[in-house]
Amino acid sequence: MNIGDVAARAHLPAKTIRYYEEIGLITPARGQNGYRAFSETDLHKLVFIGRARSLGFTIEECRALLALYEDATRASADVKRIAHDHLRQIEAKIAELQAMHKTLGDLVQACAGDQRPDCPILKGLASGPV
Amino acid sequence: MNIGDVAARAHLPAKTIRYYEEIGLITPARGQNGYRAFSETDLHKLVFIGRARSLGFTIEECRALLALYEDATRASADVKRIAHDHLRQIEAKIAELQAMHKTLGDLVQACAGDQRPDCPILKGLASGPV
DNA sequence: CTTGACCTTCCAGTAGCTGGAGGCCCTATC
DNA sequence: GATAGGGCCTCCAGCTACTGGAAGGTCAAG
Repeated sequence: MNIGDVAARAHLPAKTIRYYEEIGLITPARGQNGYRAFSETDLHKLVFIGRARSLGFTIEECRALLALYEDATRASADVKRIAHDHLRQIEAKIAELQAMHKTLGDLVQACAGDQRPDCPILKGLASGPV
Repeated sequence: MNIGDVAARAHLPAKTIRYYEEIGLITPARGQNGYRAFSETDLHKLVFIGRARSLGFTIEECRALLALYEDATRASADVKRIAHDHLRQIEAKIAELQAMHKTLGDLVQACAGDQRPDCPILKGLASGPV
C-alpha cells in the first residue's frame, strides 16, 4: 500500500503518517522507487494510534500503548494504569473548563450587550477574582 | 516598577511579560539602564490579560478585548459577542472531553487490570468504533 | 509524449510560552 | 575599593503535534 491508501483507510492525513514515521512510531518498508510500502500491520498500528490520539492520549502515551499492544505477554494492569491516569487528566480538564464556563457565563449574563460602553465583562477581567 | 515587581503583582512569570511585550500586547517604557519601567496602567493591563488567559481566551482574543478595554466609546455588545463565542468554544471542548471520557471510561471499566495479557482497552483501540 | 495525480524530501510556521547562556547593573558588605 | 549576590538584559533553542508549501521524482492513462 502507498501512503495515500493507508491515509484513507486509517483516516489520517498523509503528512501525519510521515510525521509518525519520523518520530519512530511506525517504520514502513520502502519500495525500489523510494515510496513507502505499508503492510497490513502498519495500517493496524496507524488505526490504533489514530484512535488513541482521538481519545486524547499524547504521542508518548501512544508509544507506550503501542509497545504494550505489540507485547503479547503484557499485563492488562499496565494498560489500565495508563488509561486510568488519562481518565483522571480528562476529568481535571473538564473541571477546569467548567470553572471557566461558570465564571465567564456569569459575566456574560451580567452584560447588557448593547451600544453603551458600560461592560461588566471588562470590569470583571480588570478587577475580578484571581 | 521593574519587571520582577509587576510579575509578582500580576501573578505572571517575568518571561511571559517579556513575551507579551515582544508580541505587542504591552509597551512598557525603558529606564536609562535599559530596564523596563512599568506604569500602573501597564500593571492593570497585565492583570487583565492574565485573567482573560486564565479564562481560556487566546492571545488574539486578549488583544481584541484589551483594545475594547482601552476604548471608552466601545459598545458592550462587541465585548459580549467575543465572550459569548468563547463560551460556545468552551462548551464544545467540554462536550468533546466528555465523549472521550465516556468511551475511555467504558474501556477501562471492561478491563480486569490484572497480570493476564487480555485487555479490552487495547482491543478497543485496535478495532473499536471510529 | 504529455498530463495529472501521486510520491519524495526539506524547510518553515503554528500557540504560548519556557529554559538557558552570556553578560550588564545595582546594592550591600567587608 | 573590591566583591558577592541578585535582578535585569538579549538572543537562541525547544516544547506538542502537526500543517503548508516548494522543488522535484514516478507512474498510469490517453
